[in-house]
Amino acid sequence: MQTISRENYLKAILKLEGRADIVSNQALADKLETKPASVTSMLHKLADEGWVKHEAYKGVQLTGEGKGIALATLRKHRLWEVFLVEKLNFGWDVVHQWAEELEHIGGEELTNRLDAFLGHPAFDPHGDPIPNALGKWKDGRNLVQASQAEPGSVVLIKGVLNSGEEFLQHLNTMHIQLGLQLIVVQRYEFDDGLVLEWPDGRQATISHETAQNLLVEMKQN
Amino acid sequence: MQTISRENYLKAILKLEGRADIVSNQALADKLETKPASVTSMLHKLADEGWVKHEAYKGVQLTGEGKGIALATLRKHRLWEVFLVEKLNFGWDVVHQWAEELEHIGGEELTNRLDAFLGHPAFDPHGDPIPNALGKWKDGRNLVQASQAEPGSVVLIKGVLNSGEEFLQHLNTMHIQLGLQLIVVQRYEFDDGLVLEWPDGRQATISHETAQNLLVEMKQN
DNA sequence: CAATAAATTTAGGTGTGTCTAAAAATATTG
DNA sequence: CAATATTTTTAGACACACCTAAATTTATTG
Repeated sequence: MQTISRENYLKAILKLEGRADIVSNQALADKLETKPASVTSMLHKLADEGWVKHEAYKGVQLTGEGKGIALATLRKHRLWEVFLVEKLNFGWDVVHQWAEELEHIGGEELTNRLDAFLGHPAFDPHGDPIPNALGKWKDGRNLVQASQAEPGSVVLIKGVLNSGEEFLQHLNTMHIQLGLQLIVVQRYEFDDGLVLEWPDGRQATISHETAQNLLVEMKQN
Repeated sequence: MQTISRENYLKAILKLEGRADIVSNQALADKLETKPASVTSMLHKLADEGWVKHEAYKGVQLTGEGKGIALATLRKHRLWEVFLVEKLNFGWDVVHQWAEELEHIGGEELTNRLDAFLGHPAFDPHGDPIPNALGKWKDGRNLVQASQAEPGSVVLIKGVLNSGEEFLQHLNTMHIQLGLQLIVVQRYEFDDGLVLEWPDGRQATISHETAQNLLVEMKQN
């Protein structure tokens, strides 16, 4: 039996709060790959700790303290991902699971030292912003899904909406990576797929779904 | 309830095998701070996995596979300790507990990358040798307990026999650290305490117990 | 070598996070 | 707005590592 940590519950609630105002047990169960009954049970414990507010049948919300723990965990996760990629030279596709374990180790002091060692990175290897020691981040970037880019525009790859191993490996085979500059050559009518041009002049097509999961900065039009 | 991992059991058996040929449940229970009944129960599971040979009432022994896992875990533990001290600038007195958690993360690939990143260190921050990827180490050093050093001899601090936080912090207050060169000035008759002289000429006394837990290389006599 | 002491194992129980199935509450829809 | 569908909760079990206490085996000693 794979047991899910309290911190992972809090992190999942944090992420779901970003999208919908109320977080349902169903959504949590799906995200954490567990059963609604288990979610209910754990929410009671989190509420007892004062980390969430939970009203029966009404959904769940992080308290200030709960959000703090969730953000600290997210920070640790993303810092460790930077470590694994920048220092140990792993690919962005393989670091998530290790970071999922590393994020539970040590407290603020360890995290802050790691942060300093890494040079206070602002983004993780998937382009996600890293909260600072106070749980804040400033994301000055104005990113859009690649699927929104008009033909003729030049874009910079800055993030992904899907950090799953499978998707990232697909990007690897396409030679798509963070920082890459691409030209959107054409959009297909029938399936919304995009034809892209690489700096070396090579062209290739990505599906609409792939484009939806790619976050880009518009460089020029 | 603090649960003890299988790897920690194997590591503990490995260390106890170094001292006595048979490893008793009692010794394991003491080292792991648990109860003999819990040890018996876990030994059955380890035996089922094929990691130890356990004959009821007769003690336990690592199998080849078990020893491999124990050595790999020890390797990871010590490499992470090097990381925490060398890269994150923590003191040798605080890194053990974190390494105790870090050692369970990732497999060979992660460990080997960490090893390479750290420059293939041969010893951890407490002077303990780090097994290589094959579980071997060569310790060309000929270390003795500082308590054995004769007055007049010059010694180099190379290790400790007690890596507990308390003892290491005691060494910190005495300004004793790995690599330090000391002169053994005098031994007290009545309690076997040692008077040492630091490079700056300062002298201080350490107890016999402290000297027993300090491993030194004899530099000259 | 029998009596006693010590170590080990077994028996039975606890706490925690999970599960399935049934009951209860809320949402949806004809 | 009543019937139906969906979501959530409760009830009851299971797995796991732990515990205490009792039974068993091994070791020590007079």
